[in-house]
Amino acid sequence: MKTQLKKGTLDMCVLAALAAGDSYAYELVSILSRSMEVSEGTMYPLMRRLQAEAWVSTYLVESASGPSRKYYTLTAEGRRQLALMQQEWQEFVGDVNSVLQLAAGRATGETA
Amino acid sequence: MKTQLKKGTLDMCVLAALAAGDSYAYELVSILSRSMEVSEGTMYPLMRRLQAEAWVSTYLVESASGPSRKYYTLTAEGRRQLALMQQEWQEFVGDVNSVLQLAAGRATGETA
DNA sequence: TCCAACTATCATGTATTACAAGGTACATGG
DNA sequence: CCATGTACCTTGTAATACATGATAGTTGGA
Repeated sequence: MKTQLKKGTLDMCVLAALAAGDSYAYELVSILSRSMEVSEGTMYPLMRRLQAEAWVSTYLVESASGPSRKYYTLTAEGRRQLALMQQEWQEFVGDVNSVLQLAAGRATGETA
Repeated sequence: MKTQLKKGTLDMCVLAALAAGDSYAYELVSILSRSMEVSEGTMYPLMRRLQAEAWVSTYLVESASGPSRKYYTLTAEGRRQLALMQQEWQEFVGDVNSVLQLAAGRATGETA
């Protein structure tokens, strides 16, 4: 299972999806599902965390096909956070990839 | 804190480091510390997991400067696992980056 | 009418795992 | 003889992804 890989990236992915337009939890699951596996049991607690951090705010919109939809929209702080997370993400990917090159390179033998 | 980002990648990083040469936990911490933050409290439980999965095997080597060192070496299965993890890692990075591109058009309209 | 299916919300419990904090043991130099 | 550095290990905690299932409104069919 690569569920562990997702830890810490789902927040960022959700924020990124919201940066492309307001959405609600149920729809976010299907949007993200186009690229990765996510479930509702993950999304709802996650959205509450994002709201608790004030990275998103909500408004209700009535739906003709079921209960009202709770739309989420990025706050200014959320946008800042997204930028920060993306930067950390790229640094992290760089770090990991540099470690992976140990396996390919085989000849490091430096300061030990 | 980006400790969550590491979930699921540390195993791979350790296997990659071992692919470059046998090592022991204490040394692995300092090797990986060159690229990322890791602590002993993380490493020792992790090594036991890797051994429980039979991805590494161990042998003792006496040291002139302290207790015997428990060296870890990759098993054939460990090498297979490393290759698999690297593949999953790259797919995962691709997935996440494709989600991040959802935001590309909007959030960073100006200061990119 | 009643029941199933679909949309949409949320809560509870479990597993994984990174890490801090603490403990053991051995060697060497002040 | 004690501090320091090497090297091992355990326990407890926090974060979080997810399975499962509850709640509720709408629509359409038997």
